[in-house]
Amino acid sequence: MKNLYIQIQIGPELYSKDPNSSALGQKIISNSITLIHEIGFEDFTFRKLGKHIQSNESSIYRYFENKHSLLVYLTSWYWSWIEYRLVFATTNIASPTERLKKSILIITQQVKEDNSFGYINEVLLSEIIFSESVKAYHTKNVDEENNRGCFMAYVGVVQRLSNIVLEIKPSFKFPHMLISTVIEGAHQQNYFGKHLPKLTDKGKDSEAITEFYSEMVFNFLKK
Amino acid sequence: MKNLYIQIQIGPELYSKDPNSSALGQKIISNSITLIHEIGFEDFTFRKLGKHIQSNESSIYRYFENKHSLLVYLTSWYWSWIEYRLVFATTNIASPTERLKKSILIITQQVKEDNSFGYINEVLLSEIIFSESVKAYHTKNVDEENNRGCFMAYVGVVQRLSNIVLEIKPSFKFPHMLISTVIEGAHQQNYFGKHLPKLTDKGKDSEAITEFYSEMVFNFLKK
Amino acid sequence: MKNLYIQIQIGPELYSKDPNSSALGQKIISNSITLIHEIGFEDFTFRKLGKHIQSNESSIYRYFENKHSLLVYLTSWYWSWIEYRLVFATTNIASPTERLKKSILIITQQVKEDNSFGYINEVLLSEIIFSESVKAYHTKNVDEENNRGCFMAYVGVVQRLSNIVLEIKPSFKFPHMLISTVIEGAHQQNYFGKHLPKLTDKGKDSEAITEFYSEMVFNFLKK
Amino acid sequence: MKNLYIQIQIGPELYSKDPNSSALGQKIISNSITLIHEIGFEDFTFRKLGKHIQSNESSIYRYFENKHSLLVYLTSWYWSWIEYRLVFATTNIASPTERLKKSILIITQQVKEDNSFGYINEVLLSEIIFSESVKAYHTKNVDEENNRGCFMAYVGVVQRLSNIVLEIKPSFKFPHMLISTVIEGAHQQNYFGKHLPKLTDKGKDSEAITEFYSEMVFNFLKK
DNA sequence: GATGAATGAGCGTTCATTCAT
DNA sequence: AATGAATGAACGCTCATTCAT
Repeated sequence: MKNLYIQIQIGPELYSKDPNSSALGQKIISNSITLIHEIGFEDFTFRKLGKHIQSNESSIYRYFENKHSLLVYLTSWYWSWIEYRLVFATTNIASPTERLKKSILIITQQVKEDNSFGYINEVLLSEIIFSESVKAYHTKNVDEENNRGCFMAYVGVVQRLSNIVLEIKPSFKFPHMLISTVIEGAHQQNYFGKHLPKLTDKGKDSEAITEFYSEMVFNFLKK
Repeated sequence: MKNLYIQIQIGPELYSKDPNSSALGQKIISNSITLIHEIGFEDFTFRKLGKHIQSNESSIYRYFENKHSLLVYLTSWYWSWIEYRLVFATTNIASPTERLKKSILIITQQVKEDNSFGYINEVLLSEIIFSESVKAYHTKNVDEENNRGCFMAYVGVVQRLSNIVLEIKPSFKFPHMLISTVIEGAHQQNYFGKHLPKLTDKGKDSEAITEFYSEMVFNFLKK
Repeated sequence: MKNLYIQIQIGPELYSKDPNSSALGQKIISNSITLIHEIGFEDFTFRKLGKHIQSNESSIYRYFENKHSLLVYLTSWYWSWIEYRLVFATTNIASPTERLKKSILIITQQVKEDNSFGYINEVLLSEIIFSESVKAYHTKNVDEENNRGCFMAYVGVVQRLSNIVLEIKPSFKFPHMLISTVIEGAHQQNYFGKHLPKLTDKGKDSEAITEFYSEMVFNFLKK
Repeated sequence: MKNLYIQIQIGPELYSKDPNSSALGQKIISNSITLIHEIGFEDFTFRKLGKHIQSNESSIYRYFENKHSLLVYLTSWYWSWIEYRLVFATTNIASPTERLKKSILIITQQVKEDNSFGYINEVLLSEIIFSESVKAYHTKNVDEENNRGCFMAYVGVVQRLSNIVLEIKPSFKFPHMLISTVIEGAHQQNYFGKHLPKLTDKGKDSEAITEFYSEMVFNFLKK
């Protein structure tokens, strides 16, 4: 995937000034990932990020209105990147079952290697998404942000996989529910595995999670 | 269920001073529910709660260390209450399948009537749990709180239903994963139905959610 | 006037917590007067006042919402105090002309001695009023504050003197205009005398100002 | 008055770079008027003005040191323009009384039609002057600005009318006081009429204001 | 035990300004 | 000459918390 000179495109509804358009902007993104990963989103502030990148917090405000917008940006980047990987992994494969299987693997597993899409550490980002992304849309102004299109990347992934589901079983009534249950479920089972093991099975073995959700999906769609 | 004089028991790891032990404590609980429901957990503060109940915020600190502990208390109360309802709904039913079916109904549906367990409005509490409870354990100190037993009520419910699952299919490898996926999934699908409809199916019809998860579970366990 | 144990009453629309009710509150008032006098209202901030009184600015917010409310409080105190002096100076005087004459003296002259109404330095306060009070009601939310009764003390003084005017000449059409012109005019002529001498006559001689406005009023009302 | 190709001359003490010398400068002036009128001088900032004219705030700093200088510039423009109108309205009139009468009308009434002196909306400007100009010289550095000649236009108008006053009554001791009282009084009575009606008479009727100050002046000068 | 008063620390934000282009 | 990017400093404000009563 390296050296492909492909860039994840992020729409202007997700920032005040495109962080991709300047060195400072890129620094903000890459360091926000390491900092959120380190101290958690609750304790993360623009002031701390400013110190971290040796820059004044006021500069960060040029790029993002507040830390929440930044989180939404990161999740959006993540889903655009996932979509790209899904496309890549499923082209030229005729069987929808096969395509769905490969897709489930991608959405249920945390990223293990950093292919370093430019300045973004995908491993850390993926960990943030798995444990913090839920906060990106559990807020009082979800509706307004949703209307502005802030969650389109996520919706796009769900839609893409729902379409494969319908290829396999056109009569299925709950394709979106199925896919979003898998995605959110996988995130949480991973988190439970690390922090609340009694809510899941077999500890940290993340392949079990993929196995579980794969079976779940195909049990549903079979026959 | 009214007039049964049953009380939900909450362990001392969940408060500094038992809110159930005084009029002020009960006021704190019942008003925190209405206030969190109204303005959301992010904007909720002890200062606002203090004003709301005409009391000084410092008094609230006697009962809870911070607003997060209060949220954990509320979720714990909720799960203890759910456990109580599960017991009630499944006693004297021989068939584990039947018991699981009834249980799934209870854990996937939001509460519609307030049976007014004393001073707690269960309808509002259930809405808070469905949309905010995720924040109770997505924090940097989950581990410490988990060790202190703060999430035992939730774990207890998951365990109880896992046991029923194993009654039905003793060889099943992922009973906890299955149950916690259903619970968390149902919470989120409800939330998506209200705020991010493209991530779910058929809008606000919450019976569809129960139907979906019921089918999901029994597809898994059949044969 | 000393030792009379009279207290200027200020209504609750003018503060969040009554500054008169605590030592800190009184410190806030007395030091805000010296500080505003020293550095001007524009440069005056709660942070600076906090440092000045060796206290945290957050404590000041308990008493006043913002620095503007504090200025409004000070003007209100001033006008209540002026009213008190007017009553004192005019009781038992039969002739309305005489009463008006004495009143004009009070409203056109800056205070020269501090009779020290408790913790308030009237000399400095009077200087603040003469040069800064105009900012108390030249704001975007005058209307709302006026509806809340924030300017009642000032209005009361104008009304009281207007009544004397009407005693002298019942047919006079512009009593309020006349009085408020005298008050505001005297404030500004004093200010001009110090800072923009070409807009006034004879420099700093403040008796000239009283003489001018006295003549102006009685020219108007005569015959 | 249109098409007369007369230009108000503003001295270099009032700007860093002459706003009249470039398109951007003119845009700054004309838009600052509409913006101050809209949001008030307190909330007005160069950043907002920059956005308003689609230009960077740093460009505005080329023309004016700060927002205060800009306000002083506007007031100066206003008074130069008033002087021009006074000259125009009083030439070829022999009677000083007649000249004073016409002058009082000009200085006490708000402008109602925009004769559009180039890019300046005189109606809005006049409203700004009536309600905000007081802030132009109630600052800690009046003296320095006054020495630099920033208020010469205003002083010129007061002087011109004082001269007429002395033509009528050479022995009069307070000509400047009289004129500046009329000007400032008329500004404030207009403001009171809109926002603090209890400090004036008969509401919004601005002719009453002219009538009042006319009478006031001639009562003073008669005999 | 409950309260009120006071505080320190820090957050989000904005402003005026500088620097490089 | 005009602009855009970035900055430092401060502001207004609120939060969680402590202390004294």
